[in-house]
Amino acid sequence: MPPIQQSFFLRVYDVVKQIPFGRVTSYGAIATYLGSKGSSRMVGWAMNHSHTYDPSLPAHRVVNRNGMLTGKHHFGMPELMQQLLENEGIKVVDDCIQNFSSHFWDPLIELS
DNA sequence: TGATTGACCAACT
DNA sequence: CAGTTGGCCAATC
Repeated sequence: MPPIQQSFFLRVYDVVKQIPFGRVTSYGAIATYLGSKGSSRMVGWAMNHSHTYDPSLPAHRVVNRNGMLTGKHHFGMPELMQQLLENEGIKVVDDCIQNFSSHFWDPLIELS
Protein backbone atom coordinates (compact mmCIF):
# COMPACT_ATOMS: atom_id res chain seq x y z
CA MET A 1 0.00 0.00 0.00
CA PRO A 2 1.54 3.27 -1.11
CA PRO A 3 2.07 5.64 1.77
CA ILE A 4 -0.18 8.64 1.74
CA GLN A 5 1.94 11.62 0.81
CA GLN A 6 0.05 13.95 3.06
CA SER A 7 0.87 15.70 6.29
CA PHE A 8 2.40 13.82 9.15
CA PHE A 9 -0.96 13.91 10.75
CA LEU A 10 -2.83 12.02 8.07
CA ARG A 11 -0.09 9.47 7.74
CA VAL A 12 -0.34 8.74 11.44
CA TYR A 13 -4.07 8.17 11.07
CA ASP A 14 -3.47 5.99 8.06
CA VAL A 15 -1.19 3.69 10.03
CA VAL A 16 -3.47 3.55 13.06
CA LYS A 17 -6.39 2.55 10.87
CA GLN A 18 -4.42 -0.46 9.66
CA ILE A 19 -3.67 -1.88 13.09
CA PRO A 20 -5.24 -5.36 13.10
CA PHE A 21 -7.75 -6.49 15.70
CA GLY A 22 -6.15 -7.69 18.89
CA ARG A 23 -2.84 -6.02 18.12
CA VAL A 24 -1.16 -2.91 19.49
CA THR A 25 1.69 -0.64 18.49
CA SER A 26 3.67 2.22 19.95
CA TYR A 27 3.92 5.91 19.21
CA GLY A 28 7.60 5.57 18.51
CA ALA A 29 7.04 2.69 16.06
CA ILE A 30 4.60 4.77 14.07
CA ALA A 31 6.90 7.78 14.13
CA THR A 32 9.81 5.66 13.00
CA TYR A 33 7.73 4.17 10.20
CA LEU A 34 6.92 7.68 9.06
CA GLY A 35 10.61 8.43 8.94
CA SER A 36 11.15 10.55 12.04
CA LYS A 37 11.45 8.81 15.37
CA GLY A 38 11.73 12.22 17.01
CA SER A 39 8.16 13.03 16.14
CA SER A 40 6.70 10.39 18.40
CA ARG A 41 5.32 13.25 20.47
CA MET A 42 3.45 14.39 17.40
CA VAL A 43 1.86 10.98 17.14
CA GLY A 44 0.48 11.41 20.61
CA TRP A 45 -0.73 14.85 19.77
CA ALA A 46 -2.37 13.54 16.64
CA MET A 47 -4.16 10.86 18.61
CA ASN A 48 -5.40 13.52 20.96
CA HIS A 49 -7.44 14.97 18.13
CA SER A 50 -7.99 11.64 16.44
CA HIS A 51 -11.68 11.57 17.29
CA THR A 52 -12.02 15.00 15.73
CA TYR A 53 -10.61 13.72 12.47
CA ASP A 54 -12.06 10.22 12.57
CA PRO A 55 -13.84 8.85 15.67
CA SER A 56 -13.47 5.30 14.37
CA LEU A 57 -9.70 5.34 14.79
CA PRO A 58 -8.59 2.55 17.16
CA ALA A 59 -6.56 4.88 19.34
CA HIS A 60 -6.71 2.39 22.19
CA ARG A 61 -4.36 0.13 20.20
CA VAL A 62 -1.62 2.75 20.44
CA VAL A 63 0.40 2.84 23.62
CA ASN A 64 3.87 3.95 24.60
CA ARG A 65 6.96 1.84 24.13
CA ASN A 66 6.61 0.14 27.50
CA GLY A 67 3.08 -1.02 26.72
CA MET A 68 1.74 1.39 29.30
CA LEU A 69 -1.61 3.07 28.72
CA THR A 70 -0.34 6.61 29.10
CA GLY A 71 -3.13 8.12 27.05
CA LYS A 72 -6.02 6.39 28.74
CA HIS A 73 -7.13 9.63 30.31
CA HIS A 74 -7.96 10.99 26.88
CA PHE A 75 -10.69 8.50 26.15
CA GLY A 76 -13.23 10.42 28.14
CA MET A 77 -13.30 7.63 30.68
CA PRO A 78 -9.89 6.30 31.80
CA GLU A 79 -11.30 2.78 32.03
CA LEU A 80 -12.50 2.74 28.43
CA MET A 81 -9.09 2.19 26.89
CA GLN A 82 -8.32 -0.80 29.07
CA GLN A 83 -11.83 -2.07 28.50
CA LEU A 84 -11.45 -1.98 24.73
CA LEU A 85 -8.08 -3.72 24.87
CA GLU A 86 -9.36 -6.51 27.09
CA ASN A 87 -12.30 -6.80 24.74
CA GLU A 88 -9.79 -7.72 22.06
CA GLY A 89 -8.16 -10.36 24.19
CA ILE A 90 -5.36 -8.17 25.50
CA LYS A 91 -4.74 -8.38 29.24
CA VAL A 92 -4.07 -5.10 30.97
CA VAL A 93 -2.84 -4.89 34.54
CA ASP A 94 -1.95 -1.67 36.32
CA ASP A 95 -2.19 0.27 33.04
CA CYS A 96 0.37 -2.03 31.48
CA ILE A 97 -0.28 -4.48 28.64
CA GLN A 98 0.69 -8.00 29.69
CA ASN A 99 2.78 -9.96 27.21
CA PHE A 100 3.11 -6.77 25.24
CA SER A 101 5.68 -8.22 22.85
CA SER A 102 3.24 -10.86 21.62
CA HIS A 103 0.56 -8.29 20.78
CA PHE A 104 2.97 -5.76 19.37
CA TRP A 105 2.32 -4.86 15.77
CA ASP A 106 5.19 -3.07 14.06
CA PRO A 107 4.26 -1.05 10.93
CA LEU A 108 7.90 -1.21 9.89
CA ILE A 109 7.53 -4.96 9.49
CA GLU A 110 3.87 -5.44 8.70
CA LEU A 111 3.59 -2.60 6.21
CA SER A 112 7.10 -2.87 4.86
C1' DT B 1 4.41 36.10 14.78
C1' DG B 2 7.31 34.08 18.55
C1' DA B 3 6.89 31.03 22.39
C1' DT B 4 5.02 27.11 24.52
C1' DT B 5 3.33 22.53 24.68
C1' DG B 6 2.04 17.71 23.60
C1' DA B 7 -1.04 10.41 24.80
C1' DC B 8 7.13 9.93 23.32
C1' DC B 9 11.90 8.13 23.00
C1' DA B 10 16.81 7.86 23.33
C1' DA B 11 20.90 9.81 24.68
C1' DC B 12 23.42 12.27 27.83
C1' DT B 13 24.85 14.25 32.62
C1' DC C 1 20.75 5.29 38.76
C1' DA C 2 17.64 9.31 38.19
C1' DG C 3 16.86 13.63 36.29
C1' DT C 4 17.55 16.61 32.23
C1' DT C 5 17.77 17.60 27.25
C1' DG C 6 17.34 17.40 22.43
C1' DG C 7 14.59 16.13 18.60
C1' DC C 8 10.72 15.90 15.59
C1' DC C 9 5.83 18.67 13.49
C1' DA C 10 1.75 20.96 14.22
C1' DA C 11 -1.60 23.58 17.01
C1' DT C 12 -2.66 26.78 20.69
C1' DC C 13 -1.61 31.06 23.57
